[in-house]
Amino acid sequence: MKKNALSITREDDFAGWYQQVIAEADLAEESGVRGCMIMRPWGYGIWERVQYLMDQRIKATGHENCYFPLFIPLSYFAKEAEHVDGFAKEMAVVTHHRLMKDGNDLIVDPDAKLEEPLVVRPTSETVIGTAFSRWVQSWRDLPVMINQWANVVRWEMRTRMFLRTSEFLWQEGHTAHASKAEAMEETLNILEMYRSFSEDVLAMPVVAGEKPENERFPGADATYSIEAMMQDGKALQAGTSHFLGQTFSKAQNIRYQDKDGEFQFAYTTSWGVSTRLIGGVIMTHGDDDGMRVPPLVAPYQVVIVPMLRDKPEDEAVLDYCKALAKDIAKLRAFDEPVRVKLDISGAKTQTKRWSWIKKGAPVILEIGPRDMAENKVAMIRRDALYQDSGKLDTKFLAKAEFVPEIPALLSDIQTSMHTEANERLAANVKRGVEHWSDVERFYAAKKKYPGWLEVQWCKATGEELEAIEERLKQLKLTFRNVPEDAAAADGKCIFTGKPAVERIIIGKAY
RNA sequence: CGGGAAGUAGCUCAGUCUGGUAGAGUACUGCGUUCGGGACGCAGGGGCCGGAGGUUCGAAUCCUCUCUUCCCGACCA
Repeated sequence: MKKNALSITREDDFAGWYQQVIAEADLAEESGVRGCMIMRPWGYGIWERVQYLMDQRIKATGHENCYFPLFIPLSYFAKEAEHVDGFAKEMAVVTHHRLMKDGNDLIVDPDAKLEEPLVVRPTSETVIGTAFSRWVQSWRDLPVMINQWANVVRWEMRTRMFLRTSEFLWQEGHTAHASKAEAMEETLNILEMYRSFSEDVLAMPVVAGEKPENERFPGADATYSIEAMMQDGKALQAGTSHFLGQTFSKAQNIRYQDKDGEFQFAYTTSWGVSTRLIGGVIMTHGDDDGMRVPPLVAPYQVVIVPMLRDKPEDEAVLDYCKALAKDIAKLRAFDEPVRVKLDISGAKTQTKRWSWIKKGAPVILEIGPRDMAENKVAMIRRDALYQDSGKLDTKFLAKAEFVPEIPALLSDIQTSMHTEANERLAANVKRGVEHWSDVERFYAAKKKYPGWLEVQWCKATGEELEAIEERLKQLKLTFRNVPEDAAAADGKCIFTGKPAVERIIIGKAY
C-alpha cells in the first residue's frame, strides 16, 4: 500500500501542500516577524547554489560585484515620481536611532529622531544611480556594469514563504550605457541568461518575453520577464530585466560628455532574481513526498544512510560508508566535485531515509551489513521513487559498477526533471483561442489547473489597456508576457477586435 | 489594508460554550523485544495555554487591547 510522505497532496490542497513541503523538507520556517522567514540550512543551501552558479554567469558577462547600503535617504526616492509611486506603499522606514528605558519597558527615545528618515531599500536604483552620476563623466567611463547580492524589504500586505516575503534575498544588476541600443542589448542578454539559468540549472521551464505596459517596473521603459508554470497551472514571475531608458539617468543626472564634447544622458538597466526562485523550484518539482531538488542546486547530491542497529557490525558498516563517501567525493559531475553527505545522525534508518526523501536529495544510498558483505549499495532515485506496485523502488547495485556511473546518473536526473516539467508547460499553454467568450468559458470550467492561454491582441495602451486589465481581473487573470519566440500575429485582437499586433500569455499568477 | 478562521508539549490537536489541580496522539529519553524497509511493549521527561491589561475567592476558559499565522479580497518590481 503506497503511503506518501506528506499528509496533504497537491491535488487536494495545493497551497497547504506547498507549506507542508517547506516545513517537512526543512527549507524554512516562520520567524515571528510578520512576513519574514528563517531559511534553514537545506533551503539556504539551495540559495547558495543559485548564488554560486548565477554569480559565475554574471561575472562571465562582464559584471562586477559591489555592495551598496541597506539604508537609503528618503530624499533619494523623491527624485523619480513613478518609481516612488510604485514603492511608497510598501516601504520600511527608519526614523530613530536610540532606545531608552521607560520603567521596565524599552521604548524608542523620542529625542533620538533622525533628521532625515532612512528607508530600507526595496531596490537600489536610486542609491546606485546617485553613485553612477559621480562615476560617469566621460564616454570612456561607460558602460558601467555592476551587480550586488543583497537583502531588500517590501512591506507586503500578504506574504507567502519564498514567493512573497517582506524581506527577501536577491541579486540586483545595474548597468549604464552610452547608447540605447547597447542598453537594450544588455537587457535582452540578461533575460536570456535568466532563461537559460532557469531551464538548465533549476530544470524549470520558462517563457521569456516582454511585459505589457501595465506590468512594467515603476519607472521602466520596458520590462522583460521569465514566467514559470507551477504545477497548479499558475504563473510565477521568476526573474525580470528592465530597460530603464533615460528615466533614471535624467532623474539622477547620470550624464557624460561624448566624443564631440556634448553632454548626453546615459541609458540604464536593472535586473534581478530572488529567493522566489526557490518557491518556483518547489512548485515545479515537488511531489506528494516532498521536495525534489535538481542535482545542480542540491546542497547534497548523494546522501548515504548507514543502517546502524547498535550491533558490533555497525562499525564495519560505517567504515564501508566512509570509504564509499570518499570515493564519491572524488567524482566530478557538472564540472564540479560531487557533493556527498554521510548521514551519521543518531536517528533511525527509516526516519533518516524519509527525511532525505522529503528534502528531495537526488540520490539516496542505504547501506546495511548485507550490502557491505556483497559489495553493493541500495539506491533510491528521488525523481523515480516508486515501482508501479507502489513500493519504493530501491535498486541493489554492485558498488564497483555503480559509483563511476554517479555523474551520469545525476545528469540524467537533472535532464529528466527538466523534461517532465517542460512537457507540463507545453501541455498547458493553449493557443488558437480567438474569442473572449472562449476565454471566459476556459477559465470558468471547473478544471482545477487550467494553465495559460496565448492570445492575439492589439497591444493596447493607456485607458484601453486599463479596461482590458479590468476584464481580465474579473476572471482573476493577468497578462504574463509576450513570448519572444511567439509566432507573428495574423488575426484580430481578442479584446478589441482590432488587427492584432502580437501574441500574449494570460493566466492566473502568484 | 478589509472580511473570515486560528494560536494549549518539538509537531497535529482536544479541553473554552457552562471559570475550579494541564490532556491525547505523535515525536523525544531509558530499558527490553524486534530488525532489508515509516516496528512493538513498558517506564519517563517536557507546556506560567501567543503577549499585556481587566473581571473574579479562583481564568487556557469571560471582557478589552495587541502580536503572529492561515484562507478570501484589495494591493503587489
